[in-house]
Amino acid sequence: MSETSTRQRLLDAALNLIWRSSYGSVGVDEICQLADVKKGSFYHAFKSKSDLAAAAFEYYWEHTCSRFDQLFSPELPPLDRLTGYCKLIITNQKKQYKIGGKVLGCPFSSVGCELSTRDETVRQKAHELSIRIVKYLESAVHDLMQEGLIETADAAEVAKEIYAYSTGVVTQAKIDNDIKSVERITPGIFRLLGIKNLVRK
Amino acid sequence: MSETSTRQRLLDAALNLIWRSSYGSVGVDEICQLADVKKGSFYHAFKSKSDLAAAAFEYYWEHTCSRFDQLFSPELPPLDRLTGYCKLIITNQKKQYKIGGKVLGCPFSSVGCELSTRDETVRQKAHELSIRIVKYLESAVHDLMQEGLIETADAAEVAKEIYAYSTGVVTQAKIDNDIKSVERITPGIFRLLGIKNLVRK
DNA sequence: TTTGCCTTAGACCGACCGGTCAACTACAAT
DNA sequence: ATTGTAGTTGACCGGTCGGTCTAAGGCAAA
Repeated sequence: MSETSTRQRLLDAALNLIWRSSYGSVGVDEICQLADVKKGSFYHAFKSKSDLAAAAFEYYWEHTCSRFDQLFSPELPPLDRLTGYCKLIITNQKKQYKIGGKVLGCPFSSVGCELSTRDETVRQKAHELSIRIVKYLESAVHDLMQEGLIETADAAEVAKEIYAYSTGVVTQAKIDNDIKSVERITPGIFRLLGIKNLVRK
Repeated sequence: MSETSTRQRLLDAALNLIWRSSYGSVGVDEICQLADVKKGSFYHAFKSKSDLAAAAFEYYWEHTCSRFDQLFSPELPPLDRLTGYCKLIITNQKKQYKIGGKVLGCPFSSVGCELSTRDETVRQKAHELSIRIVKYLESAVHDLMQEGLIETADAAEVAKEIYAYSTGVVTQAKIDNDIKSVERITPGIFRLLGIKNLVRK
């Protein structure tokens, strides 16, 4: 078995296990077992558990960013980009809910929140990824303003607000373990943007 | 030393330690040491670590709810109640930041998020507390609508959106470790409510 | 003073933690 | 054939984990 496959299986296992519970409650042994990798190989591939966590963030982002590129294509009407963003989050959460019966929330903000006061490497990575996501949102917000569909304001600021709201909704849905409440993400973003037509298809 | 004082010191210690790092990274021994309580006494006062965490939630709320009662007094103009709510969060975060140089975020949503897929007792408690907070917000939103200061809508829904946004902002500030960004809470809530005058004193 | 009960002390438990290490295998270059 | 190197293995480490247990302390009622 090649090294890259070992790494990848570890990343996959770590991502799944940690997303489903938490960083603190998942041990290296457990990750190794799921990945079918022996402990020695783990520490050949990663220098520490938190190193793995940071790498898993990046790994998950690589999975996601191609969808973001499609979703936020400048070809699309900016409002569709935002509703597509909401839809992605909602279907993603629903998918995980169907598998395990639990709302898992956002892996970045969940683990980022758990570790950001303890592990600077992971915090930095979570911070970096949030910036990337906000960039996508910002372009859509900017175009909405340029097209006169929403009131002009600081697009970067509004994008950060949308992102904070999104993660807030998803985190709250996790705490409530209520999958329906994830859908609150769409009308809330509309309200933030000052768009009246909430029942838009 | 009486039992109640033992309990209280344990709650205080647990709250501080867990808020400053995370549930998973704080051990029972560490909590006992800070509280100056021996392990046997710990397990006399609480039946488990997660039992303590749930109790610490309630303990923190008891600390906070009296301020909420003042803040959300029906005597006050509803908009002042909301700005007071924002101010409370901001000063609270700033205070903790000055002490430890780190943005600590909301203890309820941080720990709630960390444990909600692992510990049903804690999840339930975090859920319950979020409902209480939303109730306060809802009354202010309701009154804002009644006074015609904002557009009429489902007050309960808007209150949940405000709460989700608040926790999202604070969590993101924790991940960014950027105390300034906590202040985003106020303009964001104004935007959610559709209130134009963002530079209001 | 004796009794009985709530509280505290701290030694102790086995399990598990993250991490290390020396031995080994597979394979490519010489 | 020999050497070098990358990858793998699993036994092993000291420390810490959450939690238990028994003995003793503190104190009120009798």
